[in-house]
Amino acid sequence: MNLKELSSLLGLSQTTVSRALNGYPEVNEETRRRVALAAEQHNYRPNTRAKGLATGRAMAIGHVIPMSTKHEMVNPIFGDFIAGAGETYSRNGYDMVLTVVEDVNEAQAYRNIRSRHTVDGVVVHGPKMQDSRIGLLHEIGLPFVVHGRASGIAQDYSWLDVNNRSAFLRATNFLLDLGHHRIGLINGLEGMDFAFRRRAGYEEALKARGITADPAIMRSEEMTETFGYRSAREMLGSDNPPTAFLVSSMICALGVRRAIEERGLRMGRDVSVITHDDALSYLQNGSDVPIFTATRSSVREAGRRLAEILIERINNPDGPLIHELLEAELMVGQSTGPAPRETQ
Amino acid sequence: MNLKELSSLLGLSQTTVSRALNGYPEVNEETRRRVALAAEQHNYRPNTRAKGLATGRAMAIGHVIPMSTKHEMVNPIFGDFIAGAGETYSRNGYDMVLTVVEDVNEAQAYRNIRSRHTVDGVVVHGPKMQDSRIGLLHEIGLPFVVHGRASGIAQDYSWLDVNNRSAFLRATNFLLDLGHHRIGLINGLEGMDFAFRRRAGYEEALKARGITADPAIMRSEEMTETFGYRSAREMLGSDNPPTAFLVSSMICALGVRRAIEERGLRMGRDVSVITHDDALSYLQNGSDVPIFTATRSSVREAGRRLAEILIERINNPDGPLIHELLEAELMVGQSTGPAPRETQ
DNA sequence: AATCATTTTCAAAGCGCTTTGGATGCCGAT
DNA sequence: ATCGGCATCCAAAGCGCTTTGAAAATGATT
Repeated sequence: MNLKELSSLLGLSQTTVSRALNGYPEVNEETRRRVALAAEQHNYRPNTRAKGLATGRAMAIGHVIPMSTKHEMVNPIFGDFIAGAGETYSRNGYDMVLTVVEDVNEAQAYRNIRSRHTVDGVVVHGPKMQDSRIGLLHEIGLPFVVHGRASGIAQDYSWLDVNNRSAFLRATNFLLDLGHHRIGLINGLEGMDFAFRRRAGYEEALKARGITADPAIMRSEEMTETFGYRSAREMLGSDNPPTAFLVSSMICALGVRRAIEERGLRMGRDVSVITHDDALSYLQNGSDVPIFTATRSSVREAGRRLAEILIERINNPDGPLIHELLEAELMVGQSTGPAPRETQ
Repeated sequence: MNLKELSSLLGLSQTTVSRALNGYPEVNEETRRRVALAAEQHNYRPNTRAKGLATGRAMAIGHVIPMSTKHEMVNPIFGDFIAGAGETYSRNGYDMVLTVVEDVNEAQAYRNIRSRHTVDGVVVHGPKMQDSRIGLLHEIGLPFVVHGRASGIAQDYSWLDVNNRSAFLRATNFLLDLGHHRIGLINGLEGMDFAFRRRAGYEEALKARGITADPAIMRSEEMTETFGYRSAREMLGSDNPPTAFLVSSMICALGVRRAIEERGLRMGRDVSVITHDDALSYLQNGSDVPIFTATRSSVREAGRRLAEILIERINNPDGPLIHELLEAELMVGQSTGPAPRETQ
């Protein structure tokens, strides 16, 4: 059923039917009702492509997912982010189109998207420091919002980010207050902006208490269970092991816990752990009392909100840029406690 | 840059340019080169919507993600599946469009997709027993392939599935051979077809050795870490605790391990665990020797292959239906060992 | 009854592409 | 000189929608 058929069925012109359906004022309310009813009955929906062609709007938003051939990691937060953003899209009549692309071709992918007119805007995921995508998107004139920020970019742009620095600063202080002096940092890949900021917060807190960060107990890698396990295991086995860990993701933290327990230690008593928790739906931090003390910020909620911002930008491209900094909650769980006495 | 501009720039008709670019034979090779070069230089890409409108093909494939308002779980395998499917799509010039929808509106979402002509086909995720989507998609005539199968559907349809029954049958036998008689099952939600088949495999293996499955040590829920933890904890605390667990996902298994260790037991020595492992990129089962003995099947690879099947179906809708049953590997890791002596 | 303003409807153009059904020119064959 | 065949190109229609500019119908005003 297309517009032509529907309108001839109603004995009306396409113009009128189209207007009736799109809520234009210059159509009799009685007619509008008739049209709406018929559309409903025949399950009429305008052809997306035709509509897009006529209006110049795709009513779709793009997400480019770079996929490295080397380290084949799919971002575990991706599912939840998408779920959140998807809710907003649905509510506003937008589709979400994903493009999986080898990371070397990422720039070309954005250019394609732009010239093929498939989407009205894009979300930039996982910004790195000096991220080149921001300049590119500006250049080709594709509306976008960044999930996170990119340090070292002069240009201004819209973003939504968690205050990673402040979260890790507070977490570090929390551990320091508990008497921990030697705190291991198990962080995401350096080069990722969020990892950089978290480290900055960590170092800042240490420095404020006159402690210099020790590279021997700082690691930076892709955040897998294995990485958490290995890092913690190594550090705990060293001469001067940390009494606490600050970890960048729940998955890593699971590995850290494994290493702790493997050594016959008890998390929360012998070794404290604070992790960042993205509040992933399939990886809840316990049910009532959190397992891990955590800096918590829902990535799903971020997706929801970021999608709103992007839609706002699309509707009003010349409007002001939007910046939103979410504070993570510091939730106390069972994985932290006072530092053990010096003699252990 | 659109076709009109490009062709007038070249002093050719739109027809010729279009044909040159799409590899039609009736165009001089010399001209074709000129056209290709100009297109390249001006970064010309045909407008997706216009092309789609003209050809009647969207060059896009849909994934409908139902989102329950009650249990807000995002499927953790989703990211990896999408990554795999996305690779295939990219290679074949397809876009991927996701629709997040409240589960009560799922049927309507498929109808929308169909009548709006946004995609050429869809992937059906997480089939339940008696899944109603299959009948619906048949009815509205939208090409589709199911990731998994739906027991109790008479109609035939294309699918790609892991042999869940056989995987869990083998895993159960493996445990039985190690002397375990009391094996707990920590399964996904009943109603999900895969969970049903896994239980069937488990029960079949037990039955073959004259053991009747004991509902007291069988659980079925959404597969979270917490669910694994709770289930294992309860069972281990009972009068007649299992000596081994068969678990439906790695994430659950992490919870099971936590419960085991919390009791001061050692996984692999005191209690054995086999889990299904979807080979998620962010949740690798150890690096060299697997942590968990596991029935393993890459969901990413499944995505890749399933996308191929769907594209094949779209290109040849009247071709034969395709069924592919992948066997999971049974990988021996550190989480299994002989059953402890009766007296413990 | 004639005029004007307002409401309601419509025909047709246009969005950017593909594709049908010719044109045009060139060649060798008649 | 004429014709058929072939290679190469083109004008125009059509995909299903929105939107412009104009016409028809209605109601209000004199």
